[in-house]
Amino acid sequence: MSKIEPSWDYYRTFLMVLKGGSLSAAARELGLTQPTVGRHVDAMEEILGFPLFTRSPQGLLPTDAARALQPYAETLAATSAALLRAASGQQGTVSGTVRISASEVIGIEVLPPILADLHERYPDLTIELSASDAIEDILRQEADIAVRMAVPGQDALVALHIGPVPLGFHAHRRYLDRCGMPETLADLARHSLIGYDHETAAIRAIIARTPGLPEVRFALKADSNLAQLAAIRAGFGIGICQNALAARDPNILPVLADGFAMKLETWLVMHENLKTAPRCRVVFDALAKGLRTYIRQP
Amino acid sequence: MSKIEPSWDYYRTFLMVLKGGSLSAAARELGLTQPTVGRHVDAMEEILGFPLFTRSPQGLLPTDAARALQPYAETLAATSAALLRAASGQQGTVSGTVRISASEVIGIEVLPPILADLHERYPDLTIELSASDAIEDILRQEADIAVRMAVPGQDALVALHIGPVPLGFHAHRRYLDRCGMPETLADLARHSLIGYDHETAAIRAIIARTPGLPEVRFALKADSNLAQLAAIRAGFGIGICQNALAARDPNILPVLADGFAMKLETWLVMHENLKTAPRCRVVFDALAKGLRTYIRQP
DNA sequence: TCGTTGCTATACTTTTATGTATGAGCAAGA
DNA sequence: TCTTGCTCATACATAAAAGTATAGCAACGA
Repeated sequence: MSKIEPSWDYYRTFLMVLKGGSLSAAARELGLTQPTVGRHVDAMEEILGFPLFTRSPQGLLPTDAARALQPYAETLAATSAALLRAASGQQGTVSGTVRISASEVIGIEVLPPILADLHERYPDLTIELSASDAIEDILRQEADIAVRMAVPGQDALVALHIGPVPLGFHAHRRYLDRCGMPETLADLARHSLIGYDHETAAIRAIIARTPGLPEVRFALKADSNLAQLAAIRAGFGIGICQNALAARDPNILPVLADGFAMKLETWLVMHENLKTAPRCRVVFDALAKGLRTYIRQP
Repeated sequence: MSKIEPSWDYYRTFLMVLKGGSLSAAARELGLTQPTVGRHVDAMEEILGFPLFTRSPQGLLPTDAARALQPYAETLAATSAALLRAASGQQGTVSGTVRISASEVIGIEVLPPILADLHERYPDLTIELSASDAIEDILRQEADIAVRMAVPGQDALVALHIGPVPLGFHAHRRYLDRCGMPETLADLARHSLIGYDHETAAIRAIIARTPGLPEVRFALKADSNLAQLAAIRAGFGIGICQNALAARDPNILPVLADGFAMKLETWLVMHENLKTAPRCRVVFDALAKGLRTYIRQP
């Protein structure tokens, strides 16, 4: 009966072995050596009383038990990262690291100038930008601040409604010169359409809200909204993108602007614990101002 | 510029120093020695770059920065405890530890027979019962399963509605023989009343829902519902308690049962991650069955 | 088939962390 | 005033963890 609690460092090592797939990979990642990592795993198995991995010359295969423990280890890693970010901003001045989570399109097309301006005003601020459509959990503080396109749950969160981001069909002038401008939704069926590869919950919601959308076959399927935007810009065909992004390029023209309109409600979300942290307040305010300016433009 | 991440063990030590108030107390708690704990704190301060405590011969006083980091350390501690509980149930059979959070009254008056029966059926199961009116966060997995008297938020939780627990005024026969049985709500003003010390959100909600409640002065104030119950049983006066608890003692009689009725909606809550864990399923089902039986009795 | 490259496991050495013992400072109580 | 009990800090010895080097095994490609 081993009643000794394992070293918390074992959890970190355990997680890296899970993610790296081998003792050696985890050792490289952690700045340790392979025997040390192996010893950590051995010790953890000894204390828990069951094996975590099946060893092989190709690496370590996690057992079901190890997989069951992975989410806990992930939470530990996220929390200690959040602790370090919080510590980075404890110097009184606006300094330290703030991690922002946003969608690919927002993170790459919209945020950079806002962040550049912000960094000019606060040079001691380090920004971690996670531009990914995989949502990071604000409650678990995987990120400090998130730009969300859905109404956030109201648990221990500071949520600010930014407003609607208007979307619409767009195409490059070159494409429209070649293939003509559709007049009705039904016309779309005769065009090169750029769309999604897999139906997500967000997409199903859009389809449900939009009557008269014809049964279409996409000529280009991409789950990445960024790739869809790039395809529109390259003149591949007609696709949906944010109006404000399209308007930046005079050669990108709206298509069926009257017959089809959509908007994405945008929220800025922050963990309640952080609302007194100067580094987060500053970023939150800058994002709110920048995003509001962005959605107001034609 | 120290880019080394601190040992996660430092966070555990840091938290114990915060809670214990001294290096020595933390050392005792952790099974380490005072110099070791001091070295951990020194190392952490060195890496973070700012002091966490001001030393004195009476102990260590946390700085504001240390206090800002405390919630993160608490989360780490709660998560690693949850990890260990999860690990304790990975042996295939129903075994390991399950932590239950419930109010004082439920935890002490209602749960024990349910848990005794459960433990008879599953002797390898260890139950941690946190009988406290301070709610433990299920999302953060401070507890595995909770009995809640409020509608739970719906984020990543398994919530089962148990039903209403009826409440009412009660008093001991001895008291009523001496002071008479009140006939109306207004009569209560002339009696020895047992009530709360501080207004909580739950109490304010009850007051708002109950018109005609006279302005009363309590003869005994106790925030602990358990203490109120004990006072009722001791014949101190008239107080509110769960009808089913009062009915256990033939000498405890309902007062104004017609004029005043209240119920507490009861829920059983579990983290979604745990719904496949056998040890938690078993406890969850047993609690659901036992609590439903409890609220159905006269 | 043979060499290369990845992996783990083990023996050995060195470094690092921990424990032990002790001194000094402060506060409360006889 | 002088204990007693608590604290933290320091010096030193020891135990524990890390790194180093190497051997063995499986897979891949020439």
